[in-house]
Amino acid sequence: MNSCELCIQNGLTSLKALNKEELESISSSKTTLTIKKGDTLFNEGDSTNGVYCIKSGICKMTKLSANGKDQIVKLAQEGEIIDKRLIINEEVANTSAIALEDMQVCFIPREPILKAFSSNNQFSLFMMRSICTDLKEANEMIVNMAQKSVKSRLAYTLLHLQEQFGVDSDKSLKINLSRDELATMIGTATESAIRLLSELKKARFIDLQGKKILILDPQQLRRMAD
Amino acid sequence: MNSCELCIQNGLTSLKALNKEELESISSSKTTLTIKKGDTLFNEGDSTNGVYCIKSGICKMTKLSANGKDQIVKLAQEGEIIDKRLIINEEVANTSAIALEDMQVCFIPREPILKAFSSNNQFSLFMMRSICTDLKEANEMIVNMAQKSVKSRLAYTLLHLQEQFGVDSDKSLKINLSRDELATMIGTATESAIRLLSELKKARFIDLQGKKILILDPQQLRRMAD
DNA sequence: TATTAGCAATGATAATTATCATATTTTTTC
DNA sequence: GAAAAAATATGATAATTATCATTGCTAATA
Repeated sequence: MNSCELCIQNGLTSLKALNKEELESISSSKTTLTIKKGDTLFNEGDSTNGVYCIKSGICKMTKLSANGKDQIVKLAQEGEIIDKRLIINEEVANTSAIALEDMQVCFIPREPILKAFSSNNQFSLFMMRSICTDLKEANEMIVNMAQKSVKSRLAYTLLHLQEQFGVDSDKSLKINLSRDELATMIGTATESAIRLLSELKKARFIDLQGKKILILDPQQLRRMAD
Repeated sequence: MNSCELCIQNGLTSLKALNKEELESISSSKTTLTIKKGDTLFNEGDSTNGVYCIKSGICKMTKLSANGKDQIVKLAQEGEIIDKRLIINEEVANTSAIALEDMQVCFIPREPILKAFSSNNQFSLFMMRSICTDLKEANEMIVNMAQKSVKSRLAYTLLHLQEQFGVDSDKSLKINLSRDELATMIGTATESAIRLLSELKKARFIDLQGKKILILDPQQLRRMAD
């Protein structure tokens, strides 16, 4: 599969709207990159003349706070175009993107996408819809951050991670975040995150085996999340 | 001015991309409403077959948290289409919209907008750009909420309010929020917001005259916001 | 203008969360 | 596989923030 077929299968539904030529144009102008776990795809403030589309792997989108700490704003997975804003607003990147696993990503220059926008309205609409979904999720995150306690946010995040990325054969969360990264997601100190995880383990809501996190009692977690 | 000229002037730049017929189509299908201060334009969860565009006045966009508290997610002013998601995603409203001042708003049915999307690509692009700006702002808000103290958030918010809405002749903030609403914006208890405002007043960074808030030392506030 | 309701302010206290210190475990590197 | 480095864990304490209680102020209403 030389073209973008794989990504279309894996959720990048906006590409579905493209006809053969448009898809060919995008597919032929893209470059595929292999990124190692921990590597930076791009940094907040970088200016790019295109966007990245994830073929495989997961990356975290982080934003630097004025106090010097990072905040994970979103986790992106295969089939997603990250920082879609860069297609439309010719600005610098809003966030940094760092691989949480080994990844394959495609860099797609802005031009063929903009061209497809102007030739194919369905495609524009699909893309808009996708951005709107991002916005909706961001709004939810604002409410969570502003209104909920760290404990609630942790419970919410664990459930969310299980929902978004699923579990391994041993039922532990498929996605592998360090305690520090988890803390960076829920916006708290690493120690606080660790402490609360221990608490949840004591209460038998979750189990911890090294880095692995296992949700034992989703109902209780859901109650905590509210 | 019977048509949408006024809103185009006042910042709704996406409408600029429309030609005469498209604008006429939208303009003729819209209904103009007068809303009193405190009135609800729509509630989170309402399903509408169109969107509201603000002709005059300001409204708050709030989202209900699972714990029963409201969170102000955004303040919208003249020239803005609120909850733009509703044009594209045929879902229920993401937020509630409540007037902070007497308002005039236009209700625009989805159909003529979607039609304009398909006939005019520049319009789609402009709208996308606008949604992207919302997304960028939402991301910034996430970082603020997650990483900053209540004190920093208050300082940040005061500066932001001055920047977005300007000042009256007496140099006090033009926008009039109750202490409760301010607390709802920064995600804290009303008492905490009041206490911190008093603190800022003592430090001579701001002045309080009844409901009026006056920024005396923006530099210091900016330092606090970080 | 007296009355009442709602908002603003402040004190006292409790709960939450951050920070610093230090121990323990895991992972990496040579 | 031993040493070093990094990540995890936990205790002690301080800082922040929420909650409850009370008082004063403002403004709406009859």
